[in-house]
Amino acid sequence: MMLPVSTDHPEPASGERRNSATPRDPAASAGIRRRLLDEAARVLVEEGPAALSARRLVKAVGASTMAVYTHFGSMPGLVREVMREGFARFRTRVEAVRPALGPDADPVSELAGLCRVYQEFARAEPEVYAVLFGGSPLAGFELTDEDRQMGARVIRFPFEAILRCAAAGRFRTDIDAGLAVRQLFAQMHGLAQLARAGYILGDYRPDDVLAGLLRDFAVAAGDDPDRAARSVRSGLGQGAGPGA
Amino acid sequence: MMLPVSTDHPEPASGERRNSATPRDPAASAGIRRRLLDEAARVLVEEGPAALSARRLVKAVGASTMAVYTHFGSMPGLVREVMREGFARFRTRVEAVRPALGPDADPVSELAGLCRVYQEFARAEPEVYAVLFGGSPLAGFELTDEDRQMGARVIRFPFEAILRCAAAGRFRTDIDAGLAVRQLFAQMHGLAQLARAGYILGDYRPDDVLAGLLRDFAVAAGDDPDRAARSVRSGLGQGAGPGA
DNA sequence: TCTCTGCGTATAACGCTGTTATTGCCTATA
DNA sequence: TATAGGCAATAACAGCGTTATACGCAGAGA
Repeated sequence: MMLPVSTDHPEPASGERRNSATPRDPAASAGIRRRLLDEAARVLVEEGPAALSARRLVKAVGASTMAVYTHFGSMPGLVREVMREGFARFRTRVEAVRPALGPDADPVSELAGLCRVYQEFARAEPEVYAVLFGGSPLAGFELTDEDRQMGARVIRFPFEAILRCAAAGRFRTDIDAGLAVRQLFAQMHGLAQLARAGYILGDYRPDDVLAGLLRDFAVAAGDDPDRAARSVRSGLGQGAGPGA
Repeated sequence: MMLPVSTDHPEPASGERRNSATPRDPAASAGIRRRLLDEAARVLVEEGPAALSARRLVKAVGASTMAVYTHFGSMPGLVREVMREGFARFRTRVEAVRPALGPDADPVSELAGLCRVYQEFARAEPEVYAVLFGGSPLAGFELTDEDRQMGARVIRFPFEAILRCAAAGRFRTDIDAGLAVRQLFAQMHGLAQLARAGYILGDYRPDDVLAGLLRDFAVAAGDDPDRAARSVRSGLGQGAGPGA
């Protein structure tokens, strides 16, 4: 007795169970990793963080719980991979702003464009954004210092845009770009989080607040108020500006 | 058979178990609610959100899991109570700013003082703050619209401070105070969250960014740069200002 | 004083979670 | 062909929130 050898399956009649057509298809096997990641991203966007569980993912892709641990070590490890891919998408958006505008574009407008894609990403992938920048843990995963430094490195783009604004005579030439870019980062993050949490109430839309923040940022940095407003409107994209 | 009547306790020798000195002491019984809340707040601040569980709380206060459900309905219900008390502490801080300064105080300084207590609260109770304003769920609890409106109502204080700034000739008289206060809200929230998440890196401290944000806010609102800097320094408290 | 009604509680269980030790298959190597 | 090793399925463990059940005790009514 007690022979675990033939752990008789309760229902091996399930057809394509294991020893049927492709018992260990290499493509399907290697695809488990990919399928788990895709399913995790799908569940995250469609049903929220609370629905993300190992058992649910492995059931969806037809694997056992071990798949999570052989491929990712743990659930936080899987989430980490999802976050890495999400961050790659974020960086892609940010990096595409300046090439789309051309090297001679209005730098204040470029700054506004960077902030626009920032807000767009936060809106498009709120769960990923919340984990990456909001510090909200997900299935036990929390950011490491390395993650944070990677995330903080994208402020290089608005940093350089600020320098270009100063060089173009729009901003004060003695501006502390390092401080200013951190102020801008805080503003963008705060707006994104508040909008996501439903805290932008009353007769004001997040885009109104965004336009106001950017205009005031440029004005405080030394730009002419009217010119700043025009550049911001242009950078935020046609029709995205507030009524005024 | 099957008499669940005398479900013999495994170890009734535990002394003050039930039928000993105070079997149903009304004070202790009514105190279970309070003790659960205090223990929850303690665990939250000392060990973080991940350590907050019903079983752990009831064990700490010597009750059974049912205590959570008779007193709070559910774990989210208990967390809700913790959050309500946390928000009361936040409001107390905010409301104390103007009385401490007097009705004739520099309104820009008062605005800075409000932002200071905001940041202080976020730093003092990061977990509570993250749930209240960051939208980060805790043990299944999430903010309701009613909670958000209650939270958003405290922006009344900076709103009125902005109006006073305009009345005192420091800010433009045609300033859109509703928009401006939302911009300020976003800035304060973003800074608090970024600082908490460890995203204020490099040679800049959160207080530097705070001072910069407030000064720029006042300048964009129409205040004189030097005067704004002085008021902000004063409002942030002695010694809290940046080096420059 | 006795009885009854009802609230609050303890127990035990259900289904869920992440995680892991064990076992065995299958593939790729010597 | 024989062998070594990675990958996966099973089943289990501890913990989670939640709940049905039964019971003890307190206060109200007779």
